[in-house]
Amino acid sequence: MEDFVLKVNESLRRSETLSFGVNCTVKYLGRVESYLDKGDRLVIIKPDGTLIVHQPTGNAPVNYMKEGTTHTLERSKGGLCLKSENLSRKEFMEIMIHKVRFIGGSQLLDDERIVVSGSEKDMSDMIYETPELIEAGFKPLSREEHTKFGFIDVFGHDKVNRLVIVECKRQLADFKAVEQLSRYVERMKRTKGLKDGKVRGIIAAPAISSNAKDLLMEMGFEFKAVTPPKYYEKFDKRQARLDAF
Amino acid sequence: MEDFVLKVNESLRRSETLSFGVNCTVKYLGRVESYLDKGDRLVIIKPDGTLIVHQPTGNAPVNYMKEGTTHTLERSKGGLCLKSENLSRKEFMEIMIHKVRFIGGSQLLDDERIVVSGSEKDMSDMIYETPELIEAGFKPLSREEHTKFGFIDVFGHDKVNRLVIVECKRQLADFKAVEQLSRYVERMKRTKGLKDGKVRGIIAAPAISSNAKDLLMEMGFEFKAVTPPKYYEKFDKRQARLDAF
DNA sequence: GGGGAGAGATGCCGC
DNA sequence: GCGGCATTTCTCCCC
Repeated sequence: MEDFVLKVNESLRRSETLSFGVNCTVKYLGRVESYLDKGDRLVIIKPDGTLIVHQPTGNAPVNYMKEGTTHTLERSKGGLCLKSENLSRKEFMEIMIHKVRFIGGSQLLDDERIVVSGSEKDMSDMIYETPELIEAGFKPLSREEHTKFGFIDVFGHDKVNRLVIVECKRQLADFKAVEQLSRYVERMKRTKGLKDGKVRGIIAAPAISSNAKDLLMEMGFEFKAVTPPKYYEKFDKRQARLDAF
Repeated sequence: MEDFVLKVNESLRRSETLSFGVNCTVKYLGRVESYLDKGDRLVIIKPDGTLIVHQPTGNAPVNYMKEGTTHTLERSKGGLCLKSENLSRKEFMEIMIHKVRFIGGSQLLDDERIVVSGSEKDMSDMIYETPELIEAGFKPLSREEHTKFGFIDVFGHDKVNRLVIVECKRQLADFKAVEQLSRYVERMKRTKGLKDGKVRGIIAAPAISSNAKDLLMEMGFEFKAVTPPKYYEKFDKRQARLDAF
C-alpha cells in the first residue's frame, strides 16, 4: 500500500503511463452519474490525464475520464481515494481503493499513427477510380466529401447525363444511410432546382438491411453491392490472406 | 525479457488480467486491415480473451481484439511476437515486441455491474411520470420503445386528443434526431391512416442544433427543452452537486 | 468550439 | 443472428 502510493505519485509527477489492478469502488459525476460497487478493476492513467477503468471482461471501459484530467491520490478511511477532476468538461470521478493487486508503469513514447485500409474513404476512392463498379457509363465528378451540397461520397453523371449521388457504407447499410442519401438528394434538387427523376441516389455497400431496402425502393433510390478494398488483397494477391498467421 | 515471457505465459494459463508496456509494432487483419509502426504502447489481456492496445495518449484504444480471442507468445527474430486470433470473427493480430518496459497482472474478480443515471431511458421515464414537462394536458400512453410503429420513446395524446410522439435526446439534438422523429411520425400516420396535422412530433432534449431546429420547424415538428434527470440531483438536492469533490 | 459524419464503432435488447 | 438504436459514444475534419 505504501509502495503503491509512492509509485502512483512518482508516476504522476514524471508523466509516466501507469497501470494498476485494484479492488475499488467507482463514482462518476459528469455527463451522467454512475456508481460501480466494490470489485477488482484495472486502472490506467496516461500522461495526458486520460484515466480508464476496465473490468476483467469485455472490450469497453466501464468508466473513464478524458484528456486533461488531473488526479490526486489521498489517504481515506477505507484505504485510499483517487480523486480525478476535469473542470473544463465539468466531470468528476472518485475511485475508492480498498486493496492493491499490482502496479506497473513507465514513460511510454509513441509518435506513430495507425494506418487503416478498408474504410469508407478507400471505398469511395475505389469507386472514383473504377466507376464501372456502380454501373457502365457512370462518370464521377467529385469524391470530395465537403461540397456545398453536403458531404457526398461520390457524385457524378450517368450515361444519359442525370446527376448521380452515391453514398458508400463499408458494411450493412441501414435506415440511417437511406435517410442520409435522401437528405443529400433533396438538397441537391433544391439547390439546382431539379425535379424528381433528374437526380438519382445510389447506396453502395456490401449489403443492405431488408427494411432499409424497402425504404430505399419506396424513395426511388437504388442499391449497388460493392465491397470495400483491403490493402493486402489489393497489393499482395499472391499470398493467401491468412498466410501470415 | 525472459521474465516477461514467463509472466505472460503464466498469466495466460491462470486466466489473470495482464497489463504490460512494450515497444512494439502492431498488425491487424479482420474487418479492415491496419498497421501501427514501432512505438511504446500499453497492452491489456483479459481472462475472457479480450486484448486492448493503448497509445500513451487519448481515450480510445488504437487496436483491439474482442472476447474469445486466443493468444500465443512466440520468440521471433526481432524479439517476441504475440499472435492473437479469433477464428469465429475472422480476425487476426500480430504484436511484434521489441522492448519490454514493465509488466503487471493478477487474477481480478468482479461481479458488479455499473449503475448509470441520466441516460435517455431515465429521461423518457421522467417524462412519462411528469408529462407536464412536455406541456399541460399531455397524457402519455406508452413509454415502450419497441412498438409496431417503431422504437418510440414516449407516445400519447395532447389536450385536444391529437397523437403526440416524443423523441428524447439526452444531449444536443441534431439532424439525425429530427429524421428519426420524422420516420416515426410518418409510420404512425401511415399505420393509422391519419393525415397531416393529426400527429404531432416533439423533440425533447436539453438543446437542439440550429440547423436541426430549422429542419424541425420546416417539417412542422416542435422542440421542448428538457434536461435528463440525475440521481444525486433527484434524491439529494440539499447537497450541492460538487460537494463530494 | 459547434456541426456533421465515420468508426474495425460497442453494447443492449427484442424478435 | 439480424435489426434498430443509444452511447459519459470517440474521433476526425471543416467552418
